[in-house]
Amino acid sequence: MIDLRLVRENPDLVRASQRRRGADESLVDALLAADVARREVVKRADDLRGEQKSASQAVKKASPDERPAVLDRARALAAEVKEAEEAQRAADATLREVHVRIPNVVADEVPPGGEDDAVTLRTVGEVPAYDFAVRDHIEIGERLGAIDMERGAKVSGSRFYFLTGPGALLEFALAQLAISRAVAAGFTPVIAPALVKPSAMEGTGFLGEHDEEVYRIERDDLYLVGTSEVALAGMHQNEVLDLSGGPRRYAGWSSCFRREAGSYGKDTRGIIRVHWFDKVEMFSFARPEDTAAEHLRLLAWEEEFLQALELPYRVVDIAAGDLGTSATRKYDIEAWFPTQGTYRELTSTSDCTTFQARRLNIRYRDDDGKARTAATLNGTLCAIARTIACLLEVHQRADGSVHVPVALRPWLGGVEALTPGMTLAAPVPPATA
RNA sequence: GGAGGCUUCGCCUAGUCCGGUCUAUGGCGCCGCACUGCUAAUGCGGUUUGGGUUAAUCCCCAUCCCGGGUUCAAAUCCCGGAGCCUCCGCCA
Repeated sequence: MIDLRLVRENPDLVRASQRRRGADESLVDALLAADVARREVVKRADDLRGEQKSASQAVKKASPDERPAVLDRARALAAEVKEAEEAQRAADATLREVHVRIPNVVADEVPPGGEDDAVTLRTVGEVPAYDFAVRDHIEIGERLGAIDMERGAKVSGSRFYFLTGPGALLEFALAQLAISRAVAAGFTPVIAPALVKPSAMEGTGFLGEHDEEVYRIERDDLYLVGTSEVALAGMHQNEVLDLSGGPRRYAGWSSCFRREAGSYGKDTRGIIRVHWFDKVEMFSFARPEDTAAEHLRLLAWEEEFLQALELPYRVVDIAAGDLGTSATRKYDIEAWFPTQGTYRELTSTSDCTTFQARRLNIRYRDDDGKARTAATLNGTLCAIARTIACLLEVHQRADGSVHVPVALRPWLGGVEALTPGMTLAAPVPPATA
């Protein structure tokens, strides 16, 4: 939810933001009208309640003679209050309905345009040249005994997979590398629930436009999260945080579930787009004035992680029309996929300012000791399945083996490469001095 | 799945049986002031959150886990729900 005060004081700013997103500008006026209407009925209801309150005090003090008349008046007022409260409820609901439909206000620096208008900020790493016919990650994964799509489909349907042998170890290696780097950077590691209540899902904005993307457990009124962002944001719902020492950072590991309802025919091969994968997600609670800097920090950690994996990538600044509902700004990192001859999204980081925290009622104490709405940011550290796909493709060799980045070796028994037919020794972490 | 207990303004707590000066008690913590060479101690005052109104203060309304209901009037009575705890059953 955006700040109502901002809409009252500077509606043009919000209108402009709507325009840049290609969203409905008239919502702003609908919101203003609903706000005025609500304040009117609130005032009427408050006043009536006040009158009724004194009338009901008078009942007690009234002499036996006066009593019937006083009681009549109190009864009449009670009826009016009831009616006014109903009007208030209706006005509140109308306001909220419009309010939640307006996405976060777009940051000034965001590039104009839509999906195809992202601006590449930088390209890092050499796109490798191969002197042999490159194989895609499925072919490589099958030869290594790392990925089994067929049996995934047999057990769970399309867009499901098994990670086996080196594939399974690779999953743990990536998770370990991601978490240990995050912990070293000061993040609190978290294993987050993958099933959440509707309030957490709503609060993070996933039930609006993403409703179709979300798995719902009807019977128990729970949702499967599409990202641990949902649980991490919900973790501090209705709390006042101490942010005096700087942002509070979590690195959450969880499984993620996505229906992929609108993506028939897209990425049907392999584990690039699947219904379930595991992910390590960074999440920050920050003071509103610190979010732009924090956003760049999250981006930097994402870049360092990909560099550790020796993957070539580019950083793109997402255009206004392609921003998520909660984001004021978003950077994606796209890594090189040789078989596709292009860069594909591997991570994404969004600055949500106070948009999520307002709905989730997450606050902090400012220097005056006043509780104010906090800001939230999120960023992918490692979306494991897709990262495995990228690693296998980029680091493949002519003989079907795959180079293992140095940073991952400690968790893969120290091997330099994954080779078809090899048996990996149990990974042993290096002794720490 | 079954039985019972609990939930009050940061924390602890009085109040709930028997509805109305509850405009919620006291302690701790915190903030301010006074006293003091400094600290401590002590004294006095302040200290839920949200909404409305205002230039600002004042003031008004709501808020005793949540949602309904009864009543002129609900922390208090009734119904439904959530969370926590204990015991039983089942279980990785």
